[in-house]
Amino acid sequence: MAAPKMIKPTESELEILQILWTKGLATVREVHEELGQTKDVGYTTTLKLMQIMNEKGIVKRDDSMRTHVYQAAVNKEKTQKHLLSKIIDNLFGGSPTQLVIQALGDESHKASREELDKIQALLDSLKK
Amino acid sequence: MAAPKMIKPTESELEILQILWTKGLATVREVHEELGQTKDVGYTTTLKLMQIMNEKGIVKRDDSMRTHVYQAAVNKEKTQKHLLSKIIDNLFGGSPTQLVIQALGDESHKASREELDKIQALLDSLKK
DNA sequence: TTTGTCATACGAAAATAGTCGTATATTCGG
DNA sequence: CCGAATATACGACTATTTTCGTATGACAAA
Repeated sequence: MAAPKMIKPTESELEILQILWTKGLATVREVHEELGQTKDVGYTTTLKLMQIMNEKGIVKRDDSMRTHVYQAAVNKEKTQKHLLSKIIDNLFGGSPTQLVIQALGDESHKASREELDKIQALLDSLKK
Repeated sequence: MAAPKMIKPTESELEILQILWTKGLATVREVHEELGQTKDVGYTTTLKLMQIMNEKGIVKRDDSMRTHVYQAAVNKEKTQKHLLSKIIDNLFGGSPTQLVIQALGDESHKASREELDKIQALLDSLKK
């Protein structure tokens, strides 16, 4: 079947994954500095987290050099889909529609016109 | 401002909230039996959870009778919105559109025609 | 009234997450 | 070569969440 590993990153891990998904490759220091823009933890905390993620297989690293270089080992879309699926069950009683409606109505994350068009396009194709 | 209390139910608490949101009023036993359909924990575990939720103010209870009757003390839509907002930031880099796209594309939670129409209506009103 | 069933209370273990201090190694400027 | 800066390793402490065992009280049937 599909998923031999069920990936379930914690919140902190997700923050780090975000950064790695964007950057592709990054050192602990780079990740830590990026994180520093929104939260405030010690360097070794970030390091430890990334080490654990490495053990879990969530990230890979190249440790052939003194400064290790990390990258995500899990697919972004797959991870999003998987977690979203859980949330749909957990928070919206299995109805993705309810989720979509809430998401679109979110005042603090307004969608732009272009984004709305993108959704419209997807909607059209689903309605076909 | 808006939120004097920041509500952040845990996963287990969310499962219980789901049930209470649906049933309105329920005893521990009722909740526990409903839960039993998908997971398998002891009765006192459910009881304890609900007691803690009561302390946190997530649920209210009527303990005037021997068998206490519980109900949700947090609003369903508000809670959904709040958690969803976190997820949009945490998992989708702040883009609700990405979330919506993933949600609509979810193979294991297909939206019906009617639901699609509902979304369409919302989309139209946003585009106005 | 005795006994079995069912309720809540409560304490505390077990599992998970997040945090950091300290030790040690490498590198580089001078 | 020496010391400051910077890296990783690792153990351990804290906090939170989940789990349950045990105690105890109420109630109803026999």
